[in-house]
Amino acid sequence: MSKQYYHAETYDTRSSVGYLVKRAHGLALDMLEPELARHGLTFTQYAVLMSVRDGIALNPKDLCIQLRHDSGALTRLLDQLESRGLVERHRSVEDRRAIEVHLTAAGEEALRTVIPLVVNRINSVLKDFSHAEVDELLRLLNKLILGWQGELAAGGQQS
Amino acid sequence: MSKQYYHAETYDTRSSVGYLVKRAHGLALDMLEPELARHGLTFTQYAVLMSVRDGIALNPKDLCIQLRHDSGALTRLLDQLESRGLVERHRSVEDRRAIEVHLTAAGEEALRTVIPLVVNRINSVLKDFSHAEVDELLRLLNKLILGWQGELAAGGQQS
DNA sequence: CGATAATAGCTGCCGAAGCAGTTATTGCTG
DNA sequence: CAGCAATAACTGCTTCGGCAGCTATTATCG
Repeated sequence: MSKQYYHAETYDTRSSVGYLVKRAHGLALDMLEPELARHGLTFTQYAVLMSVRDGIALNPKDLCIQLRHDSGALTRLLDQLESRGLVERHRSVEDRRAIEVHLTAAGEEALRTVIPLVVNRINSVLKDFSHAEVDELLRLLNKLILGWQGELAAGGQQS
Repeated sequence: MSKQYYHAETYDTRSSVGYLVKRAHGLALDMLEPELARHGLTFTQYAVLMSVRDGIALNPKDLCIQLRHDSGALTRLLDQLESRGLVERHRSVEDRRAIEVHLTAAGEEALRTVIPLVVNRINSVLKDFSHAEVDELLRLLNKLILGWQGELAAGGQQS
C-alpha cells in the first residue's frame, strides 16, 4: 500500500480491522458454544479435535501455536479428551520428545455429530452473502493472516 | 445465498470463515500484546479504554456485551483501571443502577501513547493490501457481524 | 399504587488459562 | 563425540475468566 490506511490522529475503533475481527470472533463463540455444550464439548475441545482431523496440527506443539493455547493448559485438555476416549497420544518414533495426537473412532464419531450443526450455523450467518462475497472474504482473511505471520516472523520489532 | 456455501461432508477447517477469523484474532493478539505490555496494559484493558473513548460502550453492561467479557471479571478490571487513575466511575442519574465509565486525562494520555504503536502494526500488516481491498475487507467483516447478530437475535435455536 | 419481575453491578467460588521451572530428548559446535 | 543450547511435553503455582448468588433500583402489570 503506497499510503498507510490508518492514521493515529483519526483512528476510530469502529473501522479497525482488529476490532472487527475480534467482534466477529466473539460473536462466533456466542453462537457455537451453546450448540457444542449440548454435545459435551467446549469450543476449545472442538477446535483441538478439528485441528487434528484436518491435519492443521498433529502434535501438542503445533496445537499450541495454531490455536494460540498455553502448553500447560493443552496438556490438561488432552488429558481430558484422552480419558474420554476421543483422542490417543503416541510418542513419536522420529523424535521421542514429541507426541502424536490421533482421533479415535469415538472422536471421529463425535465430530460427525457436531459438524453439521456448526455448518448449518455458519451457512445461516452467510445467508445474505453471495458465493463470490464469501470467496472474497476468505481470500482477504487469508491474506491478512499471511501479513500477520510475516510481521511476527520479522521478530516483532518496531516497523 | 441461494445455495449453501458449506456442506458437512466436505467441510474443511482451513477454508472455514470461523477458523480464519479465529486465527486472525489470535495472531492480532500475538502481535499487539507484547507492545501493550511494554506500556503496562493488557489487551483487554486497552480494549476497554478504546471502547469507552470511541463511544462503543459507556457502561459496564455494554462493555460486557461488546467485548464479550464476564460481568464479574469486568468489575475487577475496572477496579484496577480506576485505582490506576485511567478511568472514573460515576453512578448514572437517569438509572441509578447503572454506572457511567469515563476516561480520565491520564487515561486519554495513555491511549495517545499507545495508539500510534497499534496503528503502525496494523498498517504494517496491511502493507500488501490495496486501499480498495481494505475497504472491501471492512465491508465484508461488518456484513458478517450483522449476520451473526441477526442469528443470535433470532434466539439461537436451530435454523 | 402495590407486588412481582427484570436489570445493573458487585462478590465468592471454581475451573481454566498463563507463567515459570523440570525432565527427557535432539541439534549444534568446537 | 563431548558439551552445551534448544526443543517438546509436562507439573506447580498464580491469575483471570465464567458462573451463581446478592443487593439495589427500575420496569411491568394487575
